[in-house]
Amino acid sequence: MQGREFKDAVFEQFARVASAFSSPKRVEIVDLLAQGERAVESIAEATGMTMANTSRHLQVLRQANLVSTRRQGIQVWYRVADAAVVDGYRSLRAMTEARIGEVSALAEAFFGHVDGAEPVGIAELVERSDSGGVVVVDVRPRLEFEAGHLPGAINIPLEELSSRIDELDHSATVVAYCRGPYCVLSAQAVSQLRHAGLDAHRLDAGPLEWDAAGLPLALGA
Amino acid sequence: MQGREFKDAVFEQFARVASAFSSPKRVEIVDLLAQGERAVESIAEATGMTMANTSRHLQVLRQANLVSTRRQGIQVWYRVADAAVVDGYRSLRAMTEARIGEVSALAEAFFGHVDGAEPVGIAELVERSDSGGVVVVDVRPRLEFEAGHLPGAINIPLEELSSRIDELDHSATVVAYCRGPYCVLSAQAVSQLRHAGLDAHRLDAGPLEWDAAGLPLALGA
DNA sequence: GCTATATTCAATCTATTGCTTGATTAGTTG
DNA sequence: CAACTAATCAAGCAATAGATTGAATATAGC
Repeated sequence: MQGREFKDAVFEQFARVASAFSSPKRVEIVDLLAQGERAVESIAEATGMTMANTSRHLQVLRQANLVSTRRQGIQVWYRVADAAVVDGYRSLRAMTEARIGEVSALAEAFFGHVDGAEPVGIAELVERSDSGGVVVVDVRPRLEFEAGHLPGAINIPLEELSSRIDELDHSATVVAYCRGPYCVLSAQAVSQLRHAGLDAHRLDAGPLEWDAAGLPLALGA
Repeated sequence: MQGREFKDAVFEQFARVASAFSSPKRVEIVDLLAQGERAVESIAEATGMTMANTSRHLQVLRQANLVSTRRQGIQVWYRVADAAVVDGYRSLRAMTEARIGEVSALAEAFFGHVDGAEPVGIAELVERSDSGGVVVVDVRPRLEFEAGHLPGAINIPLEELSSRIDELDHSATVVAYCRGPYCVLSAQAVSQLRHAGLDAHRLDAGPLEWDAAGLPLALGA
C-alpha cells in the first residue's frame, strides 16, 4: 500500500463518521440518545419522522458505529455507542456555535420570544442554590430524568406541569431545564410558570453540560 | 416560530458544519491546515487534486466558516478559522478511532510494514529525552515547522533527509515525527534512517497531539 | 495597458442521499 | 398456531454533492 492509498483510506473513515452527523435528523437523534437510550418508536415520535425513515437513519448511525442496540422483547432500544460520541457531538456543537452566529441568534430570538426572561447559567445556578430559595425542575420525560439529572432537581415532565404546578413553592425562584441549551421544553415550561405568577427562569444547559462542567449527576428516581 | 421549526433550524446548522467534514478530501485539507496556513496551490499539490477542485472544496469549508483566508499578492492563503475547528477535527478522529477498528488496523498494517519498528508515544519520548541521547527530528516542510514544533526538535524536511543524514549523531536514538499519528512522512523517514544504520523510531503523534497533551510548542526557526 | 500566474466561477455529468410507500421479518400474546 | 406489534428492508423518485473541463477574474511586474 502506497502513502497516498493509506491516506485516502484513513481520511475516508473520518469522513464516513462525519457523514453520519451530516443530516439534521441524525444529529437530532444523537441529541436525544445523549440523554439516554430509547426505542425506535419513541425516537420516531420525538423527531416527527415515520418509523421507516427513523429506522433508516438509525441504520446509518449504527453503520458508523455511533450507536448500538439492545433488543428487549418486541422493541429495539438504541443508545450512543460510548462517551466519545457524546464528546464528538458536543464538539460539533461548539464548533457550530463559535462559527455560525446564526445558531445563537436563532436561540436568542426563539427563547427570548417564548419565555420572556433571561436564562440562567450553570455557575449562576450553583451560586443561587447555595444561598437557598431556589427550586430546580427537570421537565424531561421520566426515563431521561432517571438516566441522569441535576442533584436535588425534581422531575415534572412538561405535559404534567399544568396539573402539578401547585407542588411548587410559589415564593421560591424556579429554575427549569431540559436537554441542553437548544431544547425547547424548558422554555415552554418557564412560559407556563410565569403565566401562573411564579418567578421562573430557564437554565441555559442540560445534564450533559453539567457533566462537562465537572459537576456530579444523580441517577434514578 | 414553533418549537419544531426552531429545532429543525438549529440541527440544520449543526448538520451543515458536519457536512463540511463529510468528504475525505476536505478532512485531509483540514488536517493540513491544522499544521499551519497554506496557499491553494500548495494544498492542491499535497492532496493530489486539481486546482479547480481544491478551490471548490475550500469554498465549502469557508461557507461552513471552518477556514478563513488572507490574500498575499497573487496568492490566497487559507487557515483554520480558530482553535475550535482543530478541536473538532481531533474529536472526530477520536470518535473514529474508538469506533472503527479499521483505522487502527490500517495504521498498524501500513506503518508496521513501512518503518518496521515500534512507534514511540509522547510520554515515552519525554521520559527518554530527560535521560539524554535522543535526537528529535521534524520531517515536515519548513513552513509547518516554523508554525509550531516540539522544543529542541531539528527540522529536516523529508526530501532533504537523504542528503543531510550526516548531520545526525549516529550514536543517538533518533525520533522522527510529522503531522500526527496518521502522517506518512515520519514513517518514510524512519525507514530511510534505519537503512542507513541508525536507531530510528517514529513518534506516534504530531504538534497537535503534543499541544493537546498540555506540552509547550516552540515557534520560528 | 499587456502578459503571466493564482484562483475562482460556471456548466455538465455521474453518483449518492433522503424520503415515501408497501412488503417483510422477529418476537409476543392469546 | 394465528393475530398483533415493533422494526427493518426494498424499490423508486427527487434533490444534492463531487469531479472535470473550460472560461473568467484578480493581482504583479513589465
